[in-house]
Amino acid sequence: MHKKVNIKTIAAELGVSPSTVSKALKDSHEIGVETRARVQAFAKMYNYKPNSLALSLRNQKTMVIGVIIPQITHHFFTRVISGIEFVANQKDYNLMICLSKDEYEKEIQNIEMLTNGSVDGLLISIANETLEKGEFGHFERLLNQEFPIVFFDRIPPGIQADKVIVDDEAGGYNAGKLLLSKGRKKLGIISTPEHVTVGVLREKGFYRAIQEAGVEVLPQFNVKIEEKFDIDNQIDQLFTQKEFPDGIFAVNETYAALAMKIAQKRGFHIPRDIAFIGFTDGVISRLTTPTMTTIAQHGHNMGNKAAELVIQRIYEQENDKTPYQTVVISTNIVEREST
Amino acid sequence: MHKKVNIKTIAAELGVSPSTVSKALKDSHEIGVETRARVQAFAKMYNYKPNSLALSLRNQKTMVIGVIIPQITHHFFTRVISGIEFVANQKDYNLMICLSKDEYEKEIQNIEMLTNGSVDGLLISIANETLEKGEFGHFERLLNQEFPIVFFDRIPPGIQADKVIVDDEAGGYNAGKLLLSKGRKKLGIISTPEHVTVGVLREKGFYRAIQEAGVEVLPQFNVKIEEKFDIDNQIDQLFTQKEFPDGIFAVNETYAALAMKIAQKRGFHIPRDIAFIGFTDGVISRLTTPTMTTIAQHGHNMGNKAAELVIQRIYEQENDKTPYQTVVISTNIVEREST
DNA sequence: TTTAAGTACGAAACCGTTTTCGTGTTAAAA
DNA sequence: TTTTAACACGAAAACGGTTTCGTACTTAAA
Repeated sequence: MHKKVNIKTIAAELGVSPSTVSKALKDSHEIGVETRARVQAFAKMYNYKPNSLALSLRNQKTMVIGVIIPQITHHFFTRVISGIEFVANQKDYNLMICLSKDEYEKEIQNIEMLTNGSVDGLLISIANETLEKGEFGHFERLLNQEFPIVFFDRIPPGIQADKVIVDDEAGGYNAGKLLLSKGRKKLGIISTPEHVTVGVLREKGFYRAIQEAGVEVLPQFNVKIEEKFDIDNQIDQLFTQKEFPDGIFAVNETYAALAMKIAQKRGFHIPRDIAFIGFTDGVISRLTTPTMTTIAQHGHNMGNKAAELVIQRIYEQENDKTPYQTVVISTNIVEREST
Repeated sequence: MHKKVNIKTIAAELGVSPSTVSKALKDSHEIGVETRARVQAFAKMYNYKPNSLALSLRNQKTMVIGVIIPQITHHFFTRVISGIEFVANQKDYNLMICLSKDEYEKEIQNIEMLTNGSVDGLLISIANETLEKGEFGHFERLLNQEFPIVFFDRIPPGIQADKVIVDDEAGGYNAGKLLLSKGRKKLGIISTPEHVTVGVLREKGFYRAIQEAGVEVLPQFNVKIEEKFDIDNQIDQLFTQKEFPDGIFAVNETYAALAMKIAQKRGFHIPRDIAFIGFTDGVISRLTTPTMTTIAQHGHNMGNKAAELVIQRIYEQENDKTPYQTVVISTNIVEREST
């Protein structure tokens, strides 16, 4: 690769010192107008751009925000990222995106890599494996150092920090209320294992709505999907017993879409026999048949907020720190044909 | 933020020189065993990690690969990224992902930012606006500098460079053949405007299959979607005329899913009245009703190949350069219910 | 006793910038 | 004619590491 021009080569070429070049490029009037013009013309001609590593090292800031997400193929996270990017971009920050693949070890590696000077702040959505283990020492170390860090969506329970979350409990509650308002009485839920905090919260809200209405969910109408086993089979159990639900809430879009297909295959009509409601703001819900009612999550907003928070932390002075904040992104119901 | 320990602070604390610390940390036997042990213990205790900016500046390599994609919310690109990440990770590279938002200006900004020392190589899928304009000077400058750069999916036409592409033409051809093999004679296509190279190629392959069979596509059965107008209306035109097609190929998954819904709303049965085939490897096709036959693109493979190519270029010596390569990722048909 | 070879460490340069602090020259003021 | 100020520029340190080259000291061989 051909070497790029740098300040030294320009200086040598023009017979001046590096300091002069540096100043001339910033149009400092410490330097004579003629020299300034020569340097600037030369720089433009050779398309000089300052080396950002050197700048970062010198200025002790990189203008980069690190983002660690579990999976990039999850549509929700890409929405969040585009929200982060939107705000970061406005404030001249760039993004360094890393994937933990839901693994504890990779998450630690990513954090170590990013916090060795590469980024000014960090945005994290925690890996499932970390959540399962319940080990958050790697986060606590950073928080003690007062490294700017904001958690979003999947947050560490019981740890003081800046957080941006979806109001999952309220979303689940509203989903339950909606089904009830449609006259559904035999409700079912497709959920996730314990350690997935967002799933648990959505389920909790759903049960709150139901208990308020004095209705009960039969144990066999509560399916907790284990992704390592066949998902279709697990869902199918909802429709193969003597009784079947007439309204189903799934804690994410994919489970809801799958459940709709399986129900239809079993001969049920949607929404006449069974109503369905999903959770997320993905691309799937408006393309299913019938189209799916969902609790919209507004991932883009979440990204905006998270980026704003972390940038605020980065600019904060050592002396006046504001206390940790938790921003809640509210959901709303998008009603379509499935209810 | 509390300052992190660095080599200097360790040196001062232990009463040795920075060089000694540096060597001790690498277990150089230039340093006495006792000193080595003291330094290493101290470093471990204070969780010392070398500053990566300093390392990059010194070593003239960052171990980072830049990736520029038009949109992160496109599922295909996330598959490619996860493929890139897989290979990069194995070879100790990290990713810096930037979004051009399909804008020419942002693409240029991203490139300038990334090539000022931040990354060792670049992976690019070109913005639509750039493709429309046909201005590739910013790429050519980099190529002339022999900066390691690999284009994927959306490539600059007529420019010598390393490229990884999907065999779009063959995919379109196979889609056409499949519809014909199902006895369909009145074929339609939902495509994209001229400048979207991948759409054009898929269309070209489709027409080749059709011409080989001696069939013709009526002009009104060729819809080129303009995203700035209402997409549903544009698609609907296929089903509101005297004649209607009995087999439709859409150059992406979303258009195909939309078209299926619209056709069903118009009372057509799929696949009896009309067969549908889409293009991509997204999450939608197995969740539509009926499930959708598609040409699978294998974005993950594309990411693998692109990463391998660029890393190969990075390691390449100044003297023995290999000629530019174009890797073609072949597609395959995934047949589902819509045909 | 002198010389040679290890051993254990430090000084300094370098990567590409910025910035502070001189310093030599010229022109204006005293 | 001397002092002062303005002007135009350069030297050097700093950011946080690595690495080459010395060098002082010890020990073994001549």
